[in-house]
Amino acid sequence: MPELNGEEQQKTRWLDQLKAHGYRMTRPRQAVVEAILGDPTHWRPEQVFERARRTYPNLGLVTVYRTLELLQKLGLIRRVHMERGCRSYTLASQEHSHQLICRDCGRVEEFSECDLLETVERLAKRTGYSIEAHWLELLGRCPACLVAG
Amino acid sequence: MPELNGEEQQKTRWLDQLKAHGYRMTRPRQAVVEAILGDPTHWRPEQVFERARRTYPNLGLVTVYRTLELLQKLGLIRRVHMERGCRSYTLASQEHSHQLICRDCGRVEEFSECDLLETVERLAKRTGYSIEAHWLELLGRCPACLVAG
DNA sequence: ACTCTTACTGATAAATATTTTCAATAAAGG
DNA sequence: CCTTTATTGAAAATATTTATCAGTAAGAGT
Ligand SMILES: [Mn+2]
Ligand SMILES: [Mn+2]
Ligand SMILES: [Zn+2]
Ligand SMILES: [Zn+2]
Repeated sequence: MPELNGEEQQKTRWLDQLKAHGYRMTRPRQAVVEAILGDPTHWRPEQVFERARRTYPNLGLVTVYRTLELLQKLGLIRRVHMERGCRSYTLASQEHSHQLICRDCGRVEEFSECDLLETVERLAKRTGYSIEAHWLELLGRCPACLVAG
Repeated sequence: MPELNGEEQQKTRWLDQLKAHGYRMTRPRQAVVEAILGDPTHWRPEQVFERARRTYPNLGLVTVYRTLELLQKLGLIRRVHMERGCRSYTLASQEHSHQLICRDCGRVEEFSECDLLETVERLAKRTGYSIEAHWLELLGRCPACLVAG
């Protein structure tokens, strides 16, 4: 049997997710998904729009916004906040995970470790807060950008 | 000698900082500073504008944006990103610190502990990234909001 | 296939949010 | 005071995000 490449597999998985949640599989949504799948960086709605329009020229920008928000609600992508530009999204394969982002090229590495439990508990005790969530992003340079100078 | 309360002290310190960096001490800037000092929450430019205008009605919104950015560059305040609204600022007394934010009332607790060094080093080794900075926010409910329900 | 329902779409407008420009003003130093 | 020039606010220009709405097409049922 012919083996699907990772990207195709992932696409199928995403479309299944949509179906599983009662959403319809439409051309515009497919175009958005295709535009972002397999891209190890993060993208702003405008960029997604540009790329997705190449496969589906009639696409509207609003639909990009809506689709990105939808995919995020399904947990397939996650929003990241950058120094410049707070609405970027990136692939999110893990349930709980964080991002290590290259400031030069935007490349994102996902990771799930975060030794915050101790800190969180200590803080909760000290402040009386109930701590419900944490946001963590690491910023730096990827290997490729490091050698590039 | 009469003791200054914390807020007055802090105001003096801020104005000194401005002077020390060659910036002028102007009425509009003072108004902005007064509007945010002593407030343990976080504020959006528009809110600062509203409050500062009460002591200096002629204030322009642009100046609020500019002043907040300036204070941030001086390290006196820090930007925080919320689920809704990515441009909020909060007091920052420590050089390196993070925020624990109440989702209900916006109250912010500053803290400087973060046991991320291990994780960071491990990740750097694994990914080849040079990790230069991290961004961390804890979200939850403050004691007051917890009892309020 | 064909029909029906309605989720989904894109165009448009509206609402927000941010940045740029620029002539007038006032802070700070002499 | 006087001079210099950093700073200001109004206004315009951009940029970003959300709300409306009539038309369209996905998917379920036949
Ligand atoms: Mn975590
Ligand atoms: Mn943000
Ligand atoms: Zn890179
Ligand atoms: Zn609270």
